Amino acid sequence: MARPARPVLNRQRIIETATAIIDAEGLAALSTRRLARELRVQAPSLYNHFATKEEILDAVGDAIIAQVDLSTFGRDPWPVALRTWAHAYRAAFAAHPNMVPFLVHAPGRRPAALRLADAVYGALVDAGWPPGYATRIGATMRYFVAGSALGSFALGFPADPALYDGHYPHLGDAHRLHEHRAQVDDGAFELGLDALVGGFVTLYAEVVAG
Amino acid sequence: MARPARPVLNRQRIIETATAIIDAEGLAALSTRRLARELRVQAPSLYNHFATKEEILDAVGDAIIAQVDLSTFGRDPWPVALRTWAHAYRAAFAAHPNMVPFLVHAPGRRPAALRLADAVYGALVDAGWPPGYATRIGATMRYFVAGSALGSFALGFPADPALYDGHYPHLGDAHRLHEHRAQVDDGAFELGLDALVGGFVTLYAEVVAG
DNA sequence: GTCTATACGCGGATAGAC
DNA sequence: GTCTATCCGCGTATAGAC
Repeated sequence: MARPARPVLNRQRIIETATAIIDAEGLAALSTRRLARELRVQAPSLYNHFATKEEILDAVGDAIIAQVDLSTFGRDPWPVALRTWAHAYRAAFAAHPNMVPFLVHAPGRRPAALRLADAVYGALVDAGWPPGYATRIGATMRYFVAGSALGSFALGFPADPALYDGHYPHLGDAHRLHEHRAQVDDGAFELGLDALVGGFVTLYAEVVAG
Repeated sequence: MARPARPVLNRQRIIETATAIIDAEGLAALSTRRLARELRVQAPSLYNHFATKEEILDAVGDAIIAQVDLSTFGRDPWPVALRTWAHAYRAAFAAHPNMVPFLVHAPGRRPAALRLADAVYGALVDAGWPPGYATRIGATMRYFVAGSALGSFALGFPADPALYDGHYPHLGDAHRLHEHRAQVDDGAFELGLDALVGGFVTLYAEVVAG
């Protein structure tokens, strides 16, 4: 079976399968052989659809960012839009935490990331923010969202109580963070988002309306 | 020369050299062979000092976090301490951006990270913050600092103006972000830090003093 | 405590048959 | 458009000499 009657591969299938492997086993686990095995195909066949492995990764990254809903920016006042978008942005990142370092690294070469930056920056400038502020607000938001999706804070603390005994006087209950993972991580995100947007609203009164 | 007159390797040298390779070429570039070559030694010699490569990485991570000055927490009011520490924390992360994903992943198993968590959490609780708030404030700060150190916002946008032509109406000047890298990234960090700490101060008035 | 030698698998990518 | 065959280097880790 050299050439099948109909193609068995296409970019969409390759992207979806690559994403699944990265999500389940990490970025380092994605190899052309591993990807091909999952697709019931031999590794060289992938090169009919992508020139290099790096192109596959770019396509995976673009598909993730393309899912972020940007429609709030034309519709809602900027503080509401910033909050709504932040939630959508975090959801997209957090669904693929192993891709976050890659996504952050070179967004400028992926169309979906540029559309996102254009929407955020444009909405802030249209609302009256000076360009320098609009840029830094966008950067601040990405820092916070990427950091929150990069890895759970709560899960960073082992559930074994013996690890904290004696040496860390205030961490007596740290082993219980595991149980409250969602409460801690989601709560911290909301807390930070409130503070950031609240701070920007105060600043807006001084810088733009003042 | 089987056994040298005096040991040529020690943990300290291995840690420093591994850190240099990771900083210069990325986490993936660190292999036992590459590390040994840099140390003018053969790869198996490393196993006299570390049992596995993972142990080397843990030691590198611990050394980075151990450099974060925590003395502000016994000394300054909590909002000042939070700001002072955030700068030190960011400096440590940003000096080794390629290590950030690793550092975030399992802090609980490295002593320096536990000392850091103990100091932050302890200072907030001692100041009167309820435990749940202290935890989430610590998590929020790590999100923001890790995100800001993970990758430059400004450098994510290619310096080639042609890339933005036509398709992105508000990104006409995005190619100039490169030139203003420090201004953008440092400015965004300060902007976010102001907003976060300011928000916590307001919240403190309601939750603790109110 | 460092060396040499070695085991054994995985990595990305290409050439050419069908 | 997928296959088989192949290149060639790198990966961690162990055994045993000195």
